[in-house]
Amino acid sequence: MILSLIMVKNKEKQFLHKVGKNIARLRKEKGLTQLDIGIQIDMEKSNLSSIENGRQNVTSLTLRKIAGAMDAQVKDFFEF
Amino acid sequence: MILSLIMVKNKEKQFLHKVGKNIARLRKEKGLTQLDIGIQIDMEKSNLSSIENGRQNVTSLTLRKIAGAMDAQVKDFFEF
DNA sequence: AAAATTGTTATTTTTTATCATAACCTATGT
DNA sequence: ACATAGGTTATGATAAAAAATAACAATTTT
Repeated sequence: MILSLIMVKNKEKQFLHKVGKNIARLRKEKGLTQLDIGIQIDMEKSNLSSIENGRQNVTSLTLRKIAGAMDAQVKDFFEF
Repeated sequence: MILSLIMVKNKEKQFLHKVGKNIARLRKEKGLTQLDIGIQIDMEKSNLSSIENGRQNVTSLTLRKIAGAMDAQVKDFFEF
C-alpha cells in the first residue's frame, strides 16, 4: 500500500522534528544561540536551523558535535 | 595541529564503536540475530555488521529503524 | 526608525551514508 | 566431510547528509 509508506514517512518526519525540538530546547535552556553553537563546531547557523526544524536526518557524529557544544548528551536529544 | 585532528577523529571512532557495541549488546540480549533485524527493516546483515562495529556514522532514522526492530529506544544506543 | 542579532529558507557542491552483492571466516549441526 | 547459521569485510552505485553561501524575516537593542 502506498498509504502506509506515506504514513511511515510521516512518522519519520515527526521523529526528526522531535529530535530537532529537543536540540533547540536544550540550546535555549543553556542560553545559547545557533551562532554560538555554530562557531564552536564550525557549522553554519543555517544548517543548525535546518536540523532544529527536523529537515535533516542528522548523523550520530553531527549530534555528538552539537551535544558537545552545549554540554549535553546525545541521548538527551532522543528523550521523548 | 594535525595531531589534534587525528585525536578528534579517534574520539569519533571510539564514539561510533561504543554506539555499535550498544546496538549489538541490546540485540543479543533480546536473542536476535543480525539477520532477524535485517529482515524486519529490510537491511542486509552486512550493513548491520558494519554499524555494530562502528564503521558507519549512522543516521537518526537508521537508528530508529534498528531500535524499532529490537523493541528498544534510540537513546539506549547512546547510553555510556 | 534604524541597526544589529537571531533564526529561516533555498540552492549548490562535496562528502558520505545507504543499499546491494559477493566472498570469506567460524561455529554448530547433520 | 558437508551444509547451515551467524557474522565480517570489501566494493561499487545511488541517494542523501554535510557544508557553504546568499537572501530574507523576525526580534531585540540602541
